Amino acid sequence: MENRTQTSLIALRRILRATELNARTLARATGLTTPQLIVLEIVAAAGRLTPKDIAARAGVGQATATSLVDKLEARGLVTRTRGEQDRRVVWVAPTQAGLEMLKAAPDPLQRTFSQQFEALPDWEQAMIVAALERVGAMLNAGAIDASPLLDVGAVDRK
Amino acid sequence: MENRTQTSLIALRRILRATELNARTLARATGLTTPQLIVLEIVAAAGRLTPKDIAARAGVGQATATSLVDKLEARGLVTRTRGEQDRRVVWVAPTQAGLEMLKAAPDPLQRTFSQQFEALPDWEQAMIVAALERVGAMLNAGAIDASPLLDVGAVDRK
DNA sequence: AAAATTCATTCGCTAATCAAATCATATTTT
DNA sequence: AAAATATGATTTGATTAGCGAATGAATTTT
Repeated sequence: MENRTQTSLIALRRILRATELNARTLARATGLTTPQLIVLEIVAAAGRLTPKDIAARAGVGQATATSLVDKLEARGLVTRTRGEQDRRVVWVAPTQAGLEMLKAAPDPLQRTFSQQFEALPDWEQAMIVAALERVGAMLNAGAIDASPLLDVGAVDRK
Repeated sequence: MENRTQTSLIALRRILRATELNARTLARATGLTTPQLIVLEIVAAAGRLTPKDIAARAGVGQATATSLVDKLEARGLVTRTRGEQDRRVVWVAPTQAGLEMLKAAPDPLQRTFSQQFEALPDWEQAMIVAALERVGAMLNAGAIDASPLLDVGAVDRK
């Protein structure tokens, strides 16, 4: 593998690791677990969402989404309401308390990043945006082709 | 928040998400879970390690490390050996089977990324490396980061 | 109207994770 | 040397996450 590829991968892992650590810290600060916090953020960002959409956006199964919403509802951070026209759907929406919790626990990673990013010269901002998008596209491309292959060639399934 | 900041954050999240999906796929392919795979990689990279060090590098508690090692040992992927001079410590080392599993399950994310990255024109490679390193530095600015996983081909969890 | 579909939830199960307690071995103090 | 302290691994007990399959309710298609 080429040297620069290696360097990119290391940089990428450092980014991932920083994000991960941040998520844990943040979760601890709010008293929620990371997945719960993610769901709360997703719901707050969207205004209201169905469990199905929450599952899709959070990348978990529907059953898991339901149980996470359970926890949040029990803590009074979100509400459930049956759909009006389609009564199969359930609308999950943040409560005032839920919104305040998100405000009270501003994501430190995001804050640090934003501050520093906005202080960069214009050309560097542009470069970073372009590079991040490029990398994201590259990774997503791989995820799509790779998965079907891997399911077949399982190595040591029990 | 500025528009470009927002765009960067979205791109970042997309990268994160791709990585998460990749971890799950990989875990499925090997029959191991992501944390188990991480531990195996850490151990293989170090040659041999104590549970305490595994815990530190994987960023989990000692108890968790023990239970993960249990799983790997049960599958014959690592061995436990009591320390010679200090019999309190336990050395965890990969077996041949463990090493082979790592070889047989190359990280698809890494592979795809590498392939695509190496196909890029020189200037773009340079740009991406610079941008990723910049972002990593920015994110790590706040937290003191031990980043123990970096040298390993870790998959990263969510 | 019957069949198929769609959504949410429940159920049974496995894994991850932590904190506290426990056990064995070293090291330090008295 | 004996007692106290420290260290490392493990066990125990509990919670949370997560999945797939089954269930139930409501809607759409045939």
